[in-house]
Amino acid sequence: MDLPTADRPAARFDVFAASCPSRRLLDAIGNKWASLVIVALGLEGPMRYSELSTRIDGVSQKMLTQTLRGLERDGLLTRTVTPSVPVRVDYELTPLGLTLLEPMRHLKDWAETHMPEVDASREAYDQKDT
Amino acid sequence: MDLPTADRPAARFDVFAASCPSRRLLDAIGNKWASLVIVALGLEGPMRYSELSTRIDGVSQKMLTQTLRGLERDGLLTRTVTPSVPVRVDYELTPLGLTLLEPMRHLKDWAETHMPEVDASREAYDQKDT
DNA sequence: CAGGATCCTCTATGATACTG
DNA sequence: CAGTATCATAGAGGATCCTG
Repeated sequence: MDLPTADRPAARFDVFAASCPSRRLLDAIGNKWASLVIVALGLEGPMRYSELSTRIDGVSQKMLTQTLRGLERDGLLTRTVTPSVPVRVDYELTPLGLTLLEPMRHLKDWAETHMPEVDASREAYDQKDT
Repeated sequence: MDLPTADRPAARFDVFAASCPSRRLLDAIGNKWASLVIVALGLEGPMRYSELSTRIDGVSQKMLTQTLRGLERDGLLTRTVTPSVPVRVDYELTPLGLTLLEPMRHLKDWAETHMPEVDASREAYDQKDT
């Protein structure tokens, strides 16, 4: 691209700098809808808009659309329109999007393994203050 | 706060259900401040409040405190007060908090590896619409 | 030093109504 | 079916002042 050499040296990957790519990663997958979409498509392959809508419980139409557009922009999924009578739109993870599944799985594993501990800790913490 | 009796581990782990622990994981580490605190403490060991404040660029006092309390409640870090003349408070990851470092590293790796692709995709996407 | 308490401003998100 | 457009609002998050 056209990155000036200026922001290469000092910047590298400093998660603590506001300009770090890592921060933008959180924008991409840090919100629940985005991650849920990724996981849904990862687990079940291509899905239609309505399928995603049903599958991901609680998401509003606006948020779903907005999330999908964002992920498409990021190159994590593709949007395919089939101009049939009732329009049909399919969403599918790109190869890039698929690579996200791995790290996500690790997080998922962590959650499944340790959330009970977190819950216990929360209870204990809240107890003190009661 | 609308969980009546949903304390049970309940129906396995359906990420798509609103009650799934996975969703709460996002609350815990999905926001940037929390993840940055975890990473900071993970990389540099115990830190004082002021150190964290300086290290994590851009965080407000309110957010830092709020984040730290949340992580403490979740059992991911400990808060140790030393009642010296100017009070001294140290934050340190718990063993549980340390286990989070692994999955976080995977995410970090992904970001460092693929963010350029994401950036390229964004540029291309935005181009079309111009 | 390490916050607590306030006030205030956006932004994210939901609900609703309309359309190709 | 798969959105777009609009309106409305809770709450995240920042700025500021104060204290043990």
